[in-house]
Parts: sequence; structure tokens; C-alpha cells
Amino acid sequence: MTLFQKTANDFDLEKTLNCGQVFHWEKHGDGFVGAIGESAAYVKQRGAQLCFAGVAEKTIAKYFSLDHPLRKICRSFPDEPGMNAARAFCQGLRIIRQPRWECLATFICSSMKQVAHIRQISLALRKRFGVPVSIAGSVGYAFPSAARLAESTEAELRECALGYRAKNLLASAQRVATGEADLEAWRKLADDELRARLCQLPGVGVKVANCVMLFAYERLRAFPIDVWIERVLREQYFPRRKKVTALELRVFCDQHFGEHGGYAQQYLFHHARTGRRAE
DNA sequence: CTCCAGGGATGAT
DNA sequence: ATCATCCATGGA
Repeated sequence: MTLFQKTANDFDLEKTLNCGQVFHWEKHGDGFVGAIGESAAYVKQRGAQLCFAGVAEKTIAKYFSLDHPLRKICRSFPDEPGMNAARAFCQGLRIIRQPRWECLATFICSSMKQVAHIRQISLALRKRFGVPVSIAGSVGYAFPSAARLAESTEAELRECALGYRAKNLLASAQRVATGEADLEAWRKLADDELRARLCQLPGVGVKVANCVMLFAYERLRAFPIDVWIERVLREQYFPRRKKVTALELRVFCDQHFGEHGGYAQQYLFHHARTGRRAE
């Protein structure tokens, strides 16, 4: 295996892969094995050097969004205790550029699931329907295309532990496979229009749509509100208030966190989920 | 055992 | 327009 190197400043590989935005990278020695699109990849960080194999340098740089102006993005976050703690905890965490269908499909599977189980579902789908790829002496699987999943059955999908989500994944796969839902063409749509299109897909509501917009369409303003973020918001911004409606939270986030709200959200999410116990 | 998880769709107020 | 309920499954 030939290892290449690239300088990556303001980048934390481990946080980027383990923050809950992507679900298939697995620890392998002191690096990670996964796939970027159809290609197996191995990635490891040594200081400011990103070592990689299996894919081209420009593929790595694009996938990990090494061009995002991270310092500027972090400076744009509101200067508040909770946000500052999350910013400090998540240094180097980047929102990556995921393949659109892969991201959409895994988040359709994410509803009412813990991160650990979303990883299991992703692995089961890959093993059963994905193309095997190998690198670093281990076999991985590319995420199955919409066309491949479209020709599966709900029963087969349920065998991957999808439960009630199987029907939605199958129906969405079929719409994407036929071209009725053209995920690539949607990249040109404005945020609101893109969100509306995504929400028309079975199993996709506002939360999942915002995740897909943030992680696969580079809409860095998109602010997914899940149970963790809702808890953080209520604690930090609406303490001592009984009822705060979903719409109220929605409006608050959109105007409060600004043009890189999605980054702020991911930092708050990762900090709340993994960081606060250790502090 | 119980509780809860990166929610969405549906039907009742 | 909000609210309640159901939906499968497994980790904690």
C-alpha cells in the first residue's frame, strides 16, 4: 500500500469521522478505513500531515473539505459560553462533502436510532448490496447505489435491521433510480426549494433534509434540530420556559447562528453527545 | 427489566 | 396549525 501525504491545517480526522455526520469509517491501527464513493480509502493523521491511500489527493481534499476556511467559520459563531465550549472541544472538525445518495439513504435510516446503530445499518446495507473494495489488508464495501437498492425488496432491507424505515428507503431509492428525484440536478436549487424537494421523499422530513443539505449539498447554513440539539437549545437559550414550540426553535436557530449555522450545530451536537461528560 | 435513540407519517383536536 | 400515537430495533 502506497501512502501519500498532504498538509492539512486546522483539521482533526478523528473528530471529523466520529462526530455523527458519516457512519462507515472504521478504526484500523492508528488510521481509518472506509470508502469515498466507489473507492476504498485509508486515512491517517500525523500532526498536520494527512496520510492517505486508495484515492487521489484532490479527492481527499474535496471529501474532507480542506478548503473550508475553518478559522473564519468558527469566528462567525456567536460568542457565548455554550458555543465557546463546543468550539474549543471540536477544534479541527470539518463538515465533509458526502456523496448525495449515500448521505440521503443513511439519514433516512437514522430516525429514532442511536449513532452506533446507524453504523450497524450502514454496514449491513453495504455488506449485502454494496460492491466489495479492499485496502490496507481489509475488505470494505462501497455504499449501494439507489439503482441497486431499488431492485431489492422491503423484506431484504428489513433483514438489515431497518425496521419500519425499510419501506421508506426502498421507495426513495426507486424515485432516485428512475430519475424522478434527480439529486445531482437539485444542487442548483436555492435552499428552500432544495429542502422542499427533499421533504417530498418518503422518510424525509425537515430534520433529515437539513442533514442532507449540510452534509451532501454543502449548505452550511442548514441547521438540523434533533433531540440532542433541542436539549442544548432549551438549556442554553430558553431556560425556565415550559413550552417552546418547534417553529420557535427553528426561527431562532436560523437567525441566531448565521451563515455557517450548520457548522455551529454540528459542534454543539458533537460536544453535547461526547464532550460534556468528560469536562 | 425500562428508557431512549441525529424522526416521519398520520389522524385527531 | 399544533398534538398524540405508532412505527422496529438494540444499546445503555
